[in-house]
Amino acid sequence: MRYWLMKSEPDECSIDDALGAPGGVTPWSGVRNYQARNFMRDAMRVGDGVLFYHSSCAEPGIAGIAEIASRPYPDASQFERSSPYYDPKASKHCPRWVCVDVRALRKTRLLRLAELRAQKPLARMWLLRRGNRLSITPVSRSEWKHITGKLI
DNA sequence: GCCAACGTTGGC
DNA sequence: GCCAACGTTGGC
Repeated sequence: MRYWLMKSEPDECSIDDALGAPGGVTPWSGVRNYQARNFMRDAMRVGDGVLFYHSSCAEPGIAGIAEIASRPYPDASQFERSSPYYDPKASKHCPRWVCVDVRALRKTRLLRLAELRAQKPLARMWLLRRGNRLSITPVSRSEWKHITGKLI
């Protein structure tokens, strides 16, 4: 069992949107970064825990809890010419990008970025590292326990 | 809207 | 393989 933090722009898909989807399941499509892709492709397992993070918005922070709900599979948007996520170098024979299904479990109080930064036990959290831009980052077991046990 | 930081592209 | 130019992310 591993743990992840996954960023979503609430204008695109908020925790409320994710909870309102059928079964609470949202395909996590549109990831176009190799490191983030590799986490989905190589390291995620069904049932892994997810911190659902709101980014690029007025109040960035952790907004809910989710879980990985599928194995990785090709991200359909890479083949769609009309999609902003279209990739002309991808082919169905040789897909470049994958996604996983994420099942939203519950909304939490908003755990703001500034509050996360103020936590000593989270000092080494990948999300908080200088210059981090990855939309999917690993969360350690102790970070997960601290966040879900004490902060939410 | 600004801008620091990082990733990607492509000429050489 | 280097690296300058460019594009993107995302907090502020």
